[in-house]
Amino acid sequence: MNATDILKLHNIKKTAGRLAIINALQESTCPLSENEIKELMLESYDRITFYRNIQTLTAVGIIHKIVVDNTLIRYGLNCCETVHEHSAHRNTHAHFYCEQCHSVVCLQEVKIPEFCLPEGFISADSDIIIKGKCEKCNH
Amino acid sequence: MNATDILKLHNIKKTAGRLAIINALQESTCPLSENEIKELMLESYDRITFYRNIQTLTAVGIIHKIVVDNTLIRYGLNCCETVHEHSAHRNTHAHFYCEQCHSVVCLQEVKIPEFCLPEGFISADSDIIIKGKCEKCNH
DNA sequence: ATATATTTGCAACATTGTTTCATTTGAAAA
DNA sequence: TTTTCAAATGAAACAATGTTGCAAATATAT
Repeated sequence: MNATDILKLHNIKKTAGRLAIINALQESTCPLSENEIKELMLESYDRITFYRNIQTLTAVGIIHKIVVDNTLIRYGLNCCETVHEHSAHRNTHAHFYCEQCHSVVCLQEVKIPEFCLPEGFISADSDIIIKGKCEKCNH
Repeated sequence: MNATDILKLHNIKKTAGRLAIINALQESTCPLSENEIKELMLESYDRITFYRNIQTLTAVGIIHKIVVDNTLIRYGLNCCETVHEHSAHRNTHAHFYCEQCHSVVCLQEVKIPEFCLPEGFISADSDIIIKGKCEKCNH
């Protein structure tokens, strides 16, 4: 699905900045950092607008933010098939962070389980970050 | 165990800043933010030294850092019994973040499972953050 | 008590994220 | 097509967060 249609589907305005972010993420097989997206956006990148668009795109469920560490953040495009799940703001899968090449991979196969919580606690969403060595780095 | 002994056990120097951080965390039942620790440290707080000590204390396994979001970080004291596990830098339990009162709770009972990863991926450590409403906020 | 490696605290800087507000623009209606 | 208006942009200014170099101070072992 192209960027224009994705925006239309979520009822938010089609703007240069948003299209550029979505296109950048579509060009990649894995989630990207702000700087990586910035490189791909070329002249259409503006830092303030970027933050605001990331906010909006996350809020409507077009992308998701992966916080590996406070100084290590990635943004990933949601699959169109899972749009409805995401618009309910629930993570569906775990993320993998490779400590060697610093890439982040969406592990679509590794689903978020229901955790058994102590009495009184109610879960709305969970983040799972698995750290280690990715397939490419395991020679 | 008191702060002095904890430092000695891990073979790092006993300094005012480190003792103050450990004491602050021992006064609390749950992990604290930098500002919360700062309040408890009083005049012995220095921002740069704080960051460096957090680094050191984390590296030797006295405390652990919980990154709920890039702008929402907590530091928790490790239990002495689990010191050996922690010095191997492996998380043992999941963390809960209450979206209402913004507190973080160590869910000692909720152990980190072994995730079934795709071919080629090797896990060294995992972070699990469960978000929702804590017992206190569920009236 | 002394020696020495570690730690501290300051200055200065770099990065990251937010708010306000005037201007521009997308998209719907006339 | 032109008009209209809420939404989005981008600049300035700020706030918070995190890092590095370096001289002075200090914890521990001898």
